[in-house]
Amino acid sequence: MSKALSHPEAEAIDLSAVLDALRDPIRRAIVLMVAEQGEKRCSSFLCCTTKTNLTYHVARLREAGVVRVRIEGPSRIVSLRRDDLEGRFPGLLDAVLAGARQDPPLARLVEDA
Amino acid sequence: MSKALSHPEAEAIDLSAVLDALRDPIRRAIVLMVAEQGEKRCSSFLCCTTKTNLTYHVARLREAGVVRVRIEGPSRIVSLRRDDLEGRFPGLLDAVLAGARQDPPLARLVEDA
DNA sequence: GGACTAGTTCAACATTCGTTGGACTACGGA
DNA sequence: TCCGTAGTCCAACGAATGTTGAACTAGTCC
Repeated sequence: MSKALSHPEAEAIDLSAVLDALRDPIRRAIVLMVAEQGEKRCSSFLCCTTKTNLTYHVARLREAGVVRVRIEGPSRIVSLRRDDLEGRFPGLLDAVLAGARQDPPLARLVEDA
Repeated sequence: MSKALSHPEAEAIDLSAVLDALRDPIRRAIVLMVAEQGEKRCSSFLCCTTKTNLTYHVARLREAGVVRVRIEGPSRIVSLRRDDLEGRFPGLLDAVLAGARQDPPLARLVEDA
């Protein structure tokens, strides 16, 4: 186990930060993929953007408390903090995910992955 | 000045734009006030920030499709597009409003107004 | 008309955001 | 140990964001 990545506590998840994280289509695509297909490696999202940029977006989702990232060998495994979000902002995640599914280009991105 | 301010059609309301609009605490305070107390004049929100800045934030809410602004004499009346939002992104607005109510400084701002 | 109220517009500015390329570290297998 | 894979870090850059003050317009009331 190398170093642990920092995540906000469930109670410390901030609404501004969550909305900010979910506002970006790339980040919403990542969240939607993880929501539909379960936890995934960072490299699964390379369809959306470049490696460097992915690090940036995943970090934003992690720092906002939307996803959890754990290190497994050479990979980072991204999972959704569904219960933490539901506990703090009931209905919010599902509403955003439903909205994201309505977005054709975004939904196509998720299918292709 | 022309009588009609531009608003997106209900079907054209974009998720990124809505999340973007609701991400800012000042804008969330405005939305919460209108949600709790019904339609209000722009000047009602002067507790939150300056006149100029208010014009900016109200315009962002309007352009995102979150609020409707109509001109009544010398005033602008701001109202929430609750049904349009609910139709497009069910549950989203209520989840955000519930989250906003949990935020003590923001809730206090709304009470004082 | 003149004063008053309500809000807009404009230019300026600092800050943050999203993106990129290149160099870098960490892990696992041959 | 060298190699390929997985991802990070850093510096840079343009674009968007949030804020401000001063000047402006538009409507109301005397």
